[in-house]
Amino acid sequence: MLDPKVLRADPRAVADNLARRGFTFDAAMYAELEAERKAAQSEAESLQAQRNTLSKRIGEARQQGEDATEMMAEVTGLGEQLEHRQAALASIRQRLDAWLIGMPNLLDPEVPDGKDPQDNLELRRWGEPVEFDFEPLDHVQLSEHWGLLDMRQAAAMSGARFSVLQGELALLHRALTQFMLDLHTRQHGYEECYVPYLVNAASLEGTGQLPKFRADLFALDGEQHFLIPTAEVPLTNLLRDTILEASELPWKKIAHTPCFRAEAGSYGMDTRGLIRQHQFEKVELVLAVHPEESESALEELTIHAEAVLQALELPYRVVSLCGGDIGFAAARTYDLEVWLPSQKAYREISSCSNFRDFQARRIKARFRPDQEKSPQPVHTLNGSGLAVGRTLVAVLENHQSEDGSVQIPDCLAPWMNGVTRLGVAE
RNA sequence: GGAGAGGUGGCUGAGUGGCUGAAAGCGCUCCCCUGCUAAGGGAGUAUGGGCUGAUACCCCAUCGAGGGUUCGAAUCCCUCCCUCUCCGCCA
Repeated sequence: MLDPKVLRADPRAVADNLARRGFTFDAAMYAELEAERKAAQSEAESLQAQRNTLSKRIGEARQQGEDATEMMAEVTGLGEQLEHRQAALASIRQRLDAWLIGMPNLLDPEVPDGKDPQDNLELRRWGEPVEFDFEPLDHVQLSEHWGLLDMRQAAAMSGARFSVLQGELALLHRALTQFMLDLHTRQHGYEECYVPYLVNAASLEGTGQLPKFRADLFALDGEQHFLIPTAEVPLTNLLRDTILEASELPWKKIAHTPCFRAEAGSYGMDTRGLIRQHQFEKVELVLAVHPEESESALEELTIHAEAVLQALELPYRVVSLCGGDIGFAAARTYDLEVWLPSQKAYREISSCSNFRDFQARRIKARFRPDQEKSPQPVHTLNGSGLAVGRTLVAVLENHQSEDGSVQIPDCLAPWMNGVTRLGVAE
């Protein structure tokens, strides 16, 4: 949620900023509604003040055995006026709130201009895409050949965009997860959390998935609960209605969870293999930091995610998302894109964002700058560290050999139970 | 799922219609006293909003959430949520 004070102070600037996203904000209309709210609120509050004073005097008069009939008549009249004013105020408030909750975050000035992924700005590359002296297979060909991936049974029991991993492929999938968790907890200072996979609507509103992106979510029991689309939701909501001491910042959490996405609107997109599934695993990093620290925290967070790709020896690039491609709640986002030989393209494997105070305002996550000062919103950030399914795909495709086997990166050894190559005939 | 008990400030906990945004204690901050330590004395200590140059004053709201009764609700009534105890079921 945007800071209402910023909106009131300079609605024009807000409109200009949001236009870079392709979002239209009617500043004049907003200013008008805001003026109405102000008037209605002042009137309602002064009526309440009068009522409170009179009621108090009635009490005092009664206690001294005096007659209070006249004052009571007066206050009854006040009550009716008050009711009208309050009803008016409530309806204006409701309209303003609905408006505010549907507005995306302001873009950081550094965000490149543009309308789609074509316009994203490449910041750097790491590693060289492998030049195979044979035609590389894609991850489906590799793993189905070994009998370790069963898309057919997954489709039979659940439908499209589900998968069944077996044997050493499932082991590799688990090893990747463990590796990521240990790397980030031991070397990057994140605290591991186990969190609910079902959350309520308020939590999703807090992080920005609702109300606008309902179609991307799976709902249960009449929308009492939703399956989480990312661990960002439960992790960030740990800070709801919380005031942290300055000494508790930076606040760094990590969780490994399944993620569920309806993938509405992506029909025909990435239909093959494990790239785009309704259910996938992800290791998610979430931070809450001092507002002055959030820019540097985004750089650091991105480096933490990159560390996973580097350890796995996977070539990738970092792109800064343009105004038209960046998410609703983010002020700035870096995507990590891993090289996929089968597609001869870089594909998203992690997304690291600075939300500044946008989510913090929605969930009332604050910190106390120092004793005496009143609390103010923290800045939140999150990033995938990484999407496990896509990492599995990248490992298979980048580390394959001509015989269809795959070399397992050394860093996974502690979890691979002695397996160093996949797809080797026993 | 059934029965019962509860949800009050950073914490414990009083408070059954007005003088309670809230006693008392603990914690915390500042000051005084004190060779050190310990003990003692005093003051302060919620959040959001409005107003404002102001994180000063003043005003409004908030005692789980929402609604109702009343001139007036932490206190009475209704609905919902959550916690605890016992029973049932269960990994």
